Amino acid sequence: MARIPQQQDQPVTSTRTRSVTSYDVARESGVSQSAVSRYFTPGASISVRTRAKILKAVNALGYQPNAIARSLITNRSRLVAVMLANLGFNPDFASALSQTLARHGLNMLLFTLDHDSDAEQVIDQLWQYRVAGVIAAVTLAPGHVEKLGQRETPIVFLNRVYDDISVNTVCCDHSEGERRLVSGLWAAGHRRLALVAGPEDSQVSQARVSGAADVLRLHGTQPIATLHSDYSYGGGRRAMSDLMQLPDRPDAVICANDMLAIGCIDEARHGFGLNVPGDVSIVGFDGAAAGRWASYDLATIRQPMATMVEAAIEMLLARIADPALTTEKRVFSGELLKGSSARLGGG
Amino acid sequence: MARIPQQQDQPVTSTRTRSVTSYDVARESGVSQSAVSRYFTPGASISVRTRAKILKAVNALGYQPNAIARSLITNRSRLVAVMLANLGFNPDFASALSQTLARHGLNMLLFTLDHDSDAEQVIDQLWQYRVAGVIAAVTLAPGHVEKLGQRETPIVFLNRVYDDISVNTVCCDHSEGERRLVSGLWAAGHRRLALVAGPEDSQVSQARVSGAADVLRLHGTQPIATLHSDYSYGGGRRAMSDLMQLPDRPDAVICANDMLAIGCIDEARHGFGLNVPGDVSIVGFDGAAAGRWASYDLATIRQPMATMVEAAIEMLLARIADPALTTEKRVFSGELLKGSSARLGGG
DNA sequence: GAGTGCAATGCATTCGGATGCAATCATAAA
DNA sequence: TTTATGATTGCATCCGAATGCATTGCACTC
Repeated sequence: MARIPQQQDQPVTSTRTRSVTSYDVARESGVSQSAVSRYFTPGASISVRTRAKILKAVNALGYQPNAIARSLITNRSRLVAVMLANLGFNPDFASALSQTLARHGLNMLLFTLDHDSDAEQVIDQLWQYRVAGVIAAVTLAPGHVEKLGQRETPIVFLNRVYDDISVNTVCCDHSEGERRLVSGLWAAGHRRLALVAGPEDSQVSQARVSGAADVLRLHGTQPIATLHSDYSYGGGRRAMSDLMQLPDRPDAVICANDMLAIGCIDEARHGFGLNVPGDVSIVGFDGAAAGRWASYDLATIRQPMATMVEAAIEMLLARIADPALTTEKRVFSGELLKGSSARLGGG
Repeated sequence: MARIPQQQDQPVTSTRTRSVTSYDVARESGVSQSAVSRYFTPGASISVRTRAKILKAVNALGYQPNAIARSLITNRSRLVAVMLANLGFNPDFASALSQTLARHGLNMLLFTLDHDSDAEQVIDQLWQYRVAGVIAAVTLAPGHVEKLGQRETPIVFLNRVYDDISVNTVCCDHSEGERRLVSGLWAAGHRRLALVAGPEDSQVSQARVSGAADVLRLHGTQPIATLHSDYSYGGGRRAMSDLMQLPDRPDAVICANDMLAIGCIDEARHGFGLNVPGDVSIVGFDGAAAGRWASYDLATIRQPMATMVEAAIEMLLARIADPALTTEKRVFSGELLKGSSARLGGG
């Protein structure tokens, strides 16, 4: 076939290749468009003969069903929206979610939010795509959750808990984990414990801090200081620096996450020339990869991330399959990692 | 209005709330559906009066245009597919891409690939969604690039270069950056330099390594050893350990990225009790956040990530607007960070 | 007042696959 | 051979917004 030279002054956009549709496949294989559709619908009634004819045509033409047309008619896509906080963007979660969703044949629409104000907009956007569900590792206002509910969009929260509304949640037992850490510190003889919390409105931070406070209360005491910070390395360094200005320096610092703890360790060592854990014990929470590095070897609680992600997606799939399902909370225990950044006693 | 109690045994799915459509808005505001559509089409011809009426109805009904129906007719969505390598998943890039895309009114469909074999599948998937474009921070086989081209899906590569096919690329000048680093090492008197490269098939690694080799060749010498590793902390530690078994230990180690360099530093210090940079200088490449931590203070090249991401998206948008545009490569220089993990001399 | 040009508007159609329904077919039972 | 039963199949319609085209409305000119 001779190649007709394209005229350069014609708009190229208008010459767009028409994509192969189910009608093309139907024509090619001598069946109806419905049959082609059924070929791609699991569980639809279709004979082996027809199936074979369609398969042949599909391969010959390189047909790919148009997900958009499908979504239009079914009013649901195969997209799952993932909402992550921009600060404290947890790459491990993002990566694990992407892979696990892919394994289940779902695609991931990623939204990172800065403020609560973004949430409104993001919720509108994901509604526009008729996402099959939402996995949220951010705190949403109850109004926002309700909005999703009205639109019958299943949602599963990661590491968020709501007392007043019933939602699906997969969570690490922050409070319990923190209690184990702090009990260990206490058993090792630490008595002047300081807390470096996350942002004031962070649920996760609150849960962890309250776990720590519980243990101290049990022993008839309380933290000698509680600072708030963002979940960052720099925040950790500043917090540690502030703690070191106290007349009565802490002998242990309990951080709301690993990043803060790493900042604290560096500030203690490089800012104040202290020995960790000789002069001060430092513990974190999360099980971040960097915490395992030899320079830190952080004592922390490792969240069972892969398990949590898997559970969240399972839960979401169940809700997608049957939106009438009752809500459920699944709480997983973390694993205590006895790193050398803290002296831990007891069991 | 009285609430009619829902019967529990009725399938909830069938009672799905019908979503508000442009027809509803049209009826409510007394105009045609076309007008409503034009209201949401930038640059469409529509009077102020009509605009006001529609706006009122939109607010009253809480209307959101259905992105799926729009995509079906326009044959293009507002989704941009982002392809990242699963190993060496760069969270900074992911986060920056998500935010920058959002600023441009685009949504991000995230794909993480393990092997080249995943690419085929991913390309089919993103085609199903008729994505507006692709940003790829992975190496694709030329055949895959061609497939995207046939489907007229614009693609911009991040940190990948192709010699034989013409594609849009935004790239950090790896070779030039590495040359600066290695020149600095040479000027400081290092003569026994070892290379810790990334995976053999990593383009980025190759570019960096070749930059280093160039400088050494200029001085009439060559690396005393070149090891390959994955882009991981553990890989860095193993590589350093191997290097230390050499009869003639290196006095400087050049790593293909920061994560490897961090692993090397830790192995040198904690595995062999060496002083860095006293006994051995170690340099990385990337400008990863962890490299800036006080425990490492890595000498490295910082890629201008935000700039690169912005440029990539700009380029993509331009191609979306006019697919006939010629391809372009944009190469940005990195910034030399003179951390204390290496003795660097010269300018 | 007729004529010109342009903005605004609505009609009708289109995108591509899913699905209810009725028709058809194959198979087994009577 | 006839009938019953269930599996296949195709027809027609639907999803919701975009857009070419024709029409209408308006402002302005001669």
